[in-house]
Amino acid sequence: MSVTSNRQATIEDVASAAGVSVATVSRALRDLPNVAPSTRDRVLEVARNLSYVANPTASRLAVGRTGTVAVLVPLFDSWYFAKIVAGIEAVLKDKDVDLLLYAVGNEPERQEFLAGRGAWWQRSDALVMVDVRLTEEEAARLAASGARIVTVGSRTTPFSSITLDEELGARKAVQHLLDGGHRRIGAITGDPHSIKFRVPILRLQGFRDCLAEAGITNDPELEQPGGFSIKGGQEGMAALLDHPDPPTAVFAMSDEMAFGALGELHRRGLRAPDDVAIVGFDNNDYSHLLGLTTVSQPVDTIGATAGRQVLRLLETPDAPVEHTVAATDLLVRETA
Amino acid sequence: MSVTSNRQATIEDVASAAGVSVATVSRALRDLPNVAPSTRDRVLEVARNLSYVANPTASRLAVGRTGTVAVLVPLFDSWYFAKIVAGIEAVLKDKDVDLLLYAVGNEPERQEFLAGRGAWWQRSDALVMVDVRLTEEEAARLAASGARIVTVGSRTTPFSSITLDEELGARKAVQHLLDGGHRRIGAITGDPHSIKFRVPILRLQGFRDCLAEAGITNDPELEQPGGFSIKGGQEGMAALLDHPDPPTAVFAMSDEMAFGALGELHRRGLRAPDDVAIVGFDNNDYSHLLGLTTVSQPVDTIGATAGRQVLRLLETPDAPVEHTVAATDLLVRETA
DNA sequence: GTCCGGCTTGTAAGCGCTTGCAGCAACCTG
DNA sequence: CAGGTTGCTGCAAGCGCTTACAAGCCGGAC
Repeated sequence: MSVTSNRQATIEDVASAAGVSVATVSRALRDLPNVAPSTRDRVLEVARNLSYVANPTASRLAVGRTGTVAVLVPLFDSWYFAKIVAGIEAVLKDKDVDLLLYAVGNEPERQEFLAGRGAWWQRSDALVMVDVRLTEEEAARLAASGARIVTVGSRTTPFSSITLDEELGARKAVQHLLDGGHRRIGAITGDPHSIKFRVPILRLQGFRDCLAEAGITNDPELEQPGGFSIKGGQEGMAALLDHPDPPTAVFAMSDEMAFGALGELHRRGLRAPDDVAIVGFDNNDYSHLLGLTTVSQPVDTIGATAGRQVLRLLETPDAPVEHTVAATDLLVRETA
Repeated sequence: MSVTSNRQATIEDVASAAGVSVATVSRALRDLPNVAPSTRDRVLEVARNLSYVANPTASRLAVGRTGTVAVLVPLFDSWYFAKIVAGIEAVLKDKDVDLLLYAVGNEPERQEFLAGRGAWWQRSDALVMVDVRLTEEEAARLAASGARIVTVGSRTTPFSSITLDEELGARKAVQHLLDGGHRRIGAITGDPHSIKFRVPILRLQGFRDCLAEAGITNDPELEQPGGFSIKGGQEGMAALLDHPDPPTAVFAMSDEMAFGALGELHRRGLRAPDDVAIVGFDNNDYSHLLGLTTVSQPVDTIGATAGRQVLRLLETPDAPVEHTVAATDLLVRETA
């Protein structure tokens, strides 16, 4: 009793203190069968006194699993990704699964990640990819390597996915504008060439198809990139307004871009919906405040679903692939 | 060559393929001295061919360190926390340190975390606590246990910290309003009783002191809680406007609350700054767009600094405690 | 009394890596 | 040429846990 060791107690400390073998301690603490109740109680008691917690690294090595889920996002200081990650985290926390966060902001980083730098598959039992685009070949290689993956935001063939019905969502926005009598409708898009997101393409698809079905011929000049940022939205709107024959309505493919567009309107002394009607996409925290008409997506649900999917994958590695498609909802407010 | 094993190569595979011992492989791959150049090259070559990556779990167990930093936030689907985490992540990524994310949204969760559920100290080499309040006793116990901790947002005695000069920031806001001739100034605060954040108290302090120094007696009715949310800000503003002698200017202690306040103003057909001047705090992504006069804080820098601090802690565990105080900046725009 | 089956417990072999120590050439000194 | 370096390499003992297997104990069936 003269020396009080400050180091973390090991299973051996518990074993000797309880007068049993480490095997028994291990079994008792994990509630395995074949431990006499009296023994179990004693072990638990001792463990508590020593404030013993099994070393995760050691047990991971022994069991060959990491109890960790990796989450890959392009970035996450943005509304959408933060929400998704939060949703996943909430689900994993309950199950005592760690959440390892990776951000791959640009193409080189994405490549590196996929090439194996960081060795995420050694650090986690499964991966959730949020809006990270994969080529067919990349997906195939990952699948072949036996990686357990859930994708969010894009449906990549061999993996379970949670996606949004982007196309229908976009159609809802455009249809609303058409219903309002608009015939000349612009779009503020993401960068369609970016490999980063798959989303903009689908929304653009919906936009184009809906217009086409309404018998409106596509004017490429009315599709302006906005980079999914406020600033980009502003620039996109400026470009549209500078068009010799400007649109009377604009579909911004994210709320942030819509806000930028609204700002540009404001700067020019114009107003929505009187001068130009605007519809956004997302329904983020600010949309309500700013009276933005927008297509809402259930981002909390999506994150939670992703979390549940990945847990399922941990429990049943060869569970059948499952695709969830979340629905959008048009919220008509003031700007259109 | 008949059986192609798909399992991850081990160090032993590399060793036998290269005709050396595992010890040599280990040394070669980690660039340790005492390996003949020719041997090293051969090992590296073989490792590459086998796409061998050392199993992190195993090496962690062997070296007794986890190569992981845990980050604790109250929540992170909010602008501030997302930015901070992103800043930390960016720094850690370069050093190949994993980032383990924990969110403790409420007091029970916070307690549990501190009590050791999750055993973060076994899973990480250091912890960054972002805006998580500690009692003296909790801090002391953590320090005594030898935990390596960096705190962001609040300065907790025995740990390195990165804080903002909250008080001065608040003063800047209030002073600006005073300079504008306002004498009756309201505040929309966080919940001062919340143990979650320490920040609101400091900002409130600055607010009160600045008023007092201007010879204005404090009217508790003019301090309304806003919960750091848009909605809360709206409610807070409503309460202020309903006051029989309403303020002519309001200091909202976060931009989000300021936006809520602005919304409420708008709803009542009032305008800032004509009817009520408003100053926010944060300078988040929307402030510019909405023309909000606000006190900006260098949130990117803060995150990055936290990341660097925690790396320093990993390298030099007994490095002297270091306190960084970031400066705020008043941005005068349209609302005040 | 013997034998068997069911519980409970312990023994010990891993899990895949790191690292102190010893061994062994080759290379210098003097 | 003996003795001492120096530089590389391998051996083997961990790191702290899990788990297959064996062993021991007991009561009940025969």
